[in-house]
Amino acid sequence: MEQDSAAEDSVNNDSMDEDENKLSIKEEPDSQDEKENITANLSQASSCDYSMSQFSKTEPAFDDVKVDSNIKEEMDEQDSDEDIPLRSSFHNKSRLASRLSTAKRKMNDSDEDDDDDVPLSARKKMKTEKKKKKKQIMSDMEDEEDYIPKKKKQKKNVFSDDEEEDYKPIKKEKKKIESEEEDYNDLKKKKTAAKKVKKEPKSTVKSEKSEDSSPKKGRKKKEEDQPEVWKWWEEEKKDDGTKWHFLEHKGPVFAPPYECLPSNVKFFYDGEEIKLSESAEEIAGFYAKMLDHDYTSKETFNNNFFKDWRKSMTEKERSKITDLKKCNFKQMHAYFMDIAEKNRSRSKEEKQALKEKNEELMKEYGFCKIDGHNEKIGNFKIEPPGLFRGRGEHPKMGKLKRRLEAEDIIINCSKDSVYPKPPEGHKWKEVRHDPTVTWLASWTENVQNQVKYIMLNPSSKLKGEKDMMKYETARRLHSCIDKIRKEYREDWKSKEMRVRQRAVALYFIDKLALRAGNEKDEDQADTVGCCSLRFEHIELHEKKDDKEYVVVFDFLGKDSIRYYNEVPVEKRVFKNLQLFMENKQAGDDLFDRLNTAIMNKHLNELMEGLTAKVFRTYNASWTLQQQLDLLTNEDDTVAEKILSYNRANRAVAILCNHQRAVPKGHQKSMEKLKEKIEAKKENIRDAERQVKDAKREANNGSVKEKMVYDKKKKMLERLKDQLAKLEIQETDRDENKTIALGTSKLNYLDPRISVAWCKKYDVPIEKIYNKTQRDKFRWAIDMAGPDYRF
DNA sequence: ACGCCGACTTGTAGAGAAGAAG
DNA sequence: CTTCTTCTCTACAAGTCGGCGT
Repeated sequence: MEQDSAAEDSVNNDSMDEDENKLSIKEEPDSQDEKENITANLSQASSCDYSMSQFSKTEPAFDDVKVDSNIKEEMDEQDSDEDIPLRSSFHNKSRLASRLSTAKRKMNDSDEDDDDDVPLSARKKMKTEKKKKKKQIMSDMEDEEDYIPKKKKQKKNVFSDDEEEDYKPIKKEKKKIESEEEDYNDLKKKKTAAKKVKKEPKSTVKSEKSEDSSPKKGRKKKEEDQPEVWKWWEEEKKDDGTKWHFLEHKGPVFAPPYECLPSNVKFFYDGEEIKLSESAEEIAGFYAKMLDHDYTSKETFNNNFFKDWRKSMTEKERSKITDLKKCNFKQMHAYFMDIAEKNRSRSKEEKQALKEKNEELMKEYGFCKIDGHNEKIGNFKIEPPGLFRGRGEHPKMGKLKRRLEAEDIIINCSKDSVYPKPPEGHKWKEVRHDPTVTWLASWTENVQNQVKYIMLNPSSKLKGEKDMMKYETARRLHSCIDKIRKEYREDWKSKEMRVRQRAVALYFIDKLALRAGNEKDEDQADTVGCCSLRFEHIELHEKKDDKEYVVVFDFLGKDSIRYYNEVPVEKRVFKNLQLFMENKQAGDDLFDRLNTAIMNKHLNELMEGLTAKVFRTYNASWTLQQQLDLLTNEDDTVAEKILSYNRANRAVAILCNHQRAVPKGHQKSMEKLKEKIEAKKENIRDAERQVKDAKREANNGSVKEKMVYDKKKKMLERLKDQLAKLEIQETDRDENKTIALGTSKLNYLDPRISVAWCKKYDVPIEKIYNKTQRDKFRWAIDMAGPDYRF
């Protein structure tokens, strides 16, 4: 069959490029073998392993296809980046200029595919320019705007214990607190109980949906009793667009007011001591705290900070302080470090007191009432002011994140609830009653102008329900994935450029679990996903390390994390990519007829509720299940089973490219570990000698010596065990140094798979999920039996 | 049909707590 | 007990995606 398809190739080959350019592609189905090929690939693709290394075999070679020399240069340039750090800006430079050129060319060139739709990038360009202008104007205006100093707050000696006072002091409504005390104790007890009793009973004894929204005294301390959790997943679901009928909460907790520095902490400008005004001092403090962070060595960060800082200054300060380099924050920095140190070395009592205070705050503000149940809130504290820390090369890093007041906050709650009270002398921006959204409070953050929310904890019904639906959608995808895969394979041959691009992009999304890749503004870090891939992000190799048709991806994805992958692809994909890259240069969109809206619209037609990200969920969960089936051994010890689970988890994390920075001191701790292993080996050698000696003596008879011999032998075994453990630890840690398992566990793996696995193989669920995770996945824990299949 | 924005999910860093080792 | 390591949890940035207004 290989021969046949090769034959087909050779027939088409000479003219193929041109053919495809004109997109006058033969309609008739490809040869039988190709079909077989497809099915083979399909079955392999769906058969499980999506982890990087195991991509389907490629088809036979065909003649060289010329690659633009431009392209080659481009590629060579980027070849040298083996050592690019996790987060990097290496793609940034050419972007703007080239985008411009793209657009120009795109607009002038009414090129090959007149029959096709208009390239999106041309329009994109124009819009970008317009936007830029608008942004410029806006930021100009903003610059002129005077900074209005916030009103003074009472000053305190900052060295006092009050420093520790967390957020807004709680008004002592003694009675109330007491009346709830009991309840609270229950909660606390539960907490400790959960900690101590490692083997929680699996299914919690629920308080038969007792409709007491505010739990009363009657509730006695059964440890399993979880007042804030009920079996919502057994309730009938109503789907009328409303998310709740009754919602009541206490409102957000504000950041504590600013306290001035003690007078012995000084600030110098150009060698001269300057007493800063309060507002300027506060912001200087934000910077001083970060002095030993990498951020402060970045130009963008410094510029943005300095600009915003000057806005907060008085006229006099502003005229004096004109150069950040002449600022000396050393004393301030030392002061903050000192405080941090003191905080770290707090006594037990202090820590305890602090903890209690926090718990009280949590108790008061951390819960809300929603449709007859108490639910935990996710983030009930308003974000404190500070300097914006964008990831990667963010153009706005270092800008001041304003302090928020009640006047900035919109409250969402039931009309018939007790509204939260704004702090003394303040008013909410608005109180609304919108049951179609799930947030309790929101505000607009000033750096990026984005809305931020206060929402429920993942353990809540609202979140859990959504989470479950997500996995249900992914499972639905499972039932039609074969059809979809077949379809996009067909589409690689389509006459229409946009269909081909869509099909190839979908292939990447499916196979590599790439993100969709929305367009981004100019004032955000330059990162991409599948649909926004640009010319410079992939390289094509006919042959690489004895693999054929290799595509090398190298780009910065979400959070500016580098995605690097060498993927052998099918011939058709490869040829299509060559086609897409023709007449393009760095900065041009690879898929110029495609964006996420188009992709998702198409996907939705294939299956209701299907979007690009479902593929990530689907492939992650599917991989986990496959890997677990593959790796788990019935007779293994629990520890070994857990190792298998972690391996499966790791496979998923690799698929999803969940990386982390190498932990600080990884190198060092590795060395230490190695030393330890060496020492252990030495010990073992020593012990072996001793055993030998002992044996000799034991042979001479006496009982005592025999005992000594036995002892020594046991010792030796123990040592060997320890060594083995250390070595496992070593490899494990090294493999894990750049891989983050948490994200996939939390967001991509259907918890029911894990739960089922635990139940089937008798692994306690606590070994897999910690307390928070168990809370979040309670629905799955209660719901899935050992036979659950994704 | 497009571009903007609101709502919600996903993602990492880093602080602090807990656990292990010395 | 102290110190170093690992685990847990929070904070908040940065994605996805749908809907709405133009």
